[in-house]
Amino acid sequence: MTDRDRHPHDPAPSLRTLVREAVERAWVRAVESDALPAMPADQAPPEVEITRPDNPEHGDFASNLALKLARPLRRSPLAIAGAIADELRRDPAPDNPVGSVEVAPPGFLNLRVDPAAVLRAVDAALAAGPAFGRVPPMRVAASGPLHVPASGPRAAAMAATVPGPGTAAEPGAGAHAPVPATPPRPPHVNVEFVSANPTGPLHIGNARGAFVGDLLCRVLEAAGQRVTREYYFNDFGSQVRQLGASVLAIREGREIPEGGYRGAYVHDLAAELPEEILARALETGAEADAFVGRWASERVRQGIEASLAHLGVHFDVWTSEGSLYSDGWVDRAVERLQDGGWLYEQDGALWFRSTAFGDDKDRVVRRSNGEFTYFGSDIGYLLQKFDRGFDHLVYVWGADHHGTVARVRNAAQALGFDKAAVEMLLIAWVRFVRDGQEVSMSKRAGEFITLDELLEEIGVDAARWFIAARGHTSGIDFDIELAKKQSSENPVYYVQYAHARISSILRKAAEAGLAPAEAGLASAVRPAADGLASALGDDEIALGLAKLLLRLPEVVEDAAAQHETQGVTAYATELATAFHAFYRDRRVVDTADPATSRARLALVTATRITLANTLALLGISAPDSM
RNA sequence: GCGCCCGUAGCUCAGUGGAUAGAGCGUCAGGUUGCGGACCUGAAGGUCGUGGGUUCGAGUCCCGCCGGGCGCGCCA
Repeated sequence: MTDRDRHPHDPAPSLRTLVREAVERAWVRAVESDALPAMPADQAPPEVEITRPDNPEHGDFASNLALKLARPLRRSPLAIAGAIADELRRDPAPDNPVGSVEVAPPGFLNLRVDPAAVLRAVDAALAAGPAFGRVPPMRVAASGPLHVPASGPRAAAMAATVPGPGTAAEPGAGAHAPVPATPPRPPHVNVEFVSANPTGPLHIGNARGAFVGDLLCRVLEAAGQRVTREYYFNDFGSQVRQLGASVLAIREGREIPEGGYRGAYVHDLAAELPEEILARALETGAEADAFVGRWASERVRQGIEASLAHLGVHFDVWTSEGSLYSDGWVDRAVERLQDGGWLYEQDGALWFRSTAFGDDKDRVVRRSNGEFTYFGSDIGYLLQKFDRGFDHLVYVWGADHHGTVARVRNAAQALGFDKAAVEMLLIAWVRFVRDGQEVSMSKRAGEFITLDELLEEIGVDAARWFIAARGHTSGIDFDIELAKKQSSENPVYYVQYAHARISSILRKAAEAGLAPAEAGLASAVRPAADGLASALGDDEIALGLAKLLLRLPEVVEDAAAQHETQGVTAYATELATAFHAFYRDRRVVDTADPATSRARLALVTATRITLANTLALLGISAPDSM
């Protein structure tokens, strides 16, 4: 991508992306100028990786490209690195942020960012405000790692091996070819999560899935994707009938039947059941349980929606399993599988040939009694979702559902969709412990801690952080007493404190006449970029803070690519720490030196924007005082 | 038995095949007559469960073993 492809209002690419593009250009030019041999035609060129080295002596960015090229090019890594470094130093692109290049044994390229580029980027962050950190959609598929792009610098480096007429011979052909780095429209992703059946209130076991799903959505949105948040629920069948039977029994003063639901909420429902509904239910005779069940489950569903709203989780679409049948999706899906020859009958049941796609066994779609299985619903739902135009489906499931992953993805393939477009995120279990004893979360037995109760004990912000800071694959032991005790020392408050502290500084600055009063907070203090440079450009401490806040777009890219948010919480902590250190070492509000003060206020304002945007990515509040 | 996930500092957890394995909490020792002390500086603390293998390089990839969780229905 070159400068002219970018528009001022597009999400800005990360510094790392600009650096990678510069290294790719340098590699291409090194091949074109015969400083480096081209890739052997039978080998795929390696991805250009740009990393942030741990050791600051290694610069702001580093690349192992020369190490990876050593074998295929049959040259020493140091020689390759030297050739790329030479071209990098000659790069004429105006948006090249690389200020200096070093080659370090065994062959690393260590890159330093030009301070002027840092200040330009901070200025852009100030201008972007709440949009800072948003990045363009990734040029590689979100699923599947690193497919080889059909064109671009790497292809050019390969094409140079077979110099056909008018391809690589043309100077800069690779770097300046009109490569569509972003698809014509952003990918539209459906994320289905929570999806607990409305037979009882959400308990704290559901909280992890709710947070993980919502966090993923926020991250994908920041990475330029369109996201639909979807909740799938069952509004018919035996569970709902059992709920109705339980409510009815209580209302009529009978014993709750075997296998019924017993929580306090069931008694509440019985008390709230309107006379009119009760009367109509009894008129239906044998269907009374189901009738009451439908009423009760809708009532419960509304309660779930309210609980989720307290978590800051809102769904765009609620889909009932029943609608997949009444709208004909299951029938159409079955027909399509029939046509493809993926179904067969045996023992009176209808089976899907999942083994044809590597599954352990074939799976029943319709039972011999004529009823469809849950899997049957899944198949109809797949067709419905793809028909709605989604490019990618994500299912956030409990880890106990891992056995059903293969069959659903296989069914997608059999229906003619790309299996890679169907992805399951398996959320590991949360074990709830109180006084060393595991607390069971059984709705039927009525012993569980509800989500609403949990939030009274520890706030939403602390709970969100707790989940976001952990990988979704690792099991968590959640000790309720410990969590209450630790909520007051949750790192989330450390980050929020930094934000509140900056807000306070900006208020002070406004009082001192150094910043526009109301702006102090919302809009930015923006001295001209050269003003920033003269006041901050030679200050390593200020520059260090600036470079750190400019990492947010990279954090967003990584989180979206990996579907993980631990990097976001770690980054938030790191940025807060860096700010506290800056605050210790540099006086921000200083009427004796207004020029420096204004430049530092701009930097601190940019830090505040970055902290706020990072917290927003996590769905956590950014208070101005606390 | 077969399959999937997990095992990293006292605790809770990070760590896209790269350079000296990190953070928070806890512990210990320090720090403020200036913009918020819910802060800052430093220290101690690790055979990355274990044994092999792959390679220039392995906490990371492959195989075996040990320990923990989950799954293996014409249940949902």
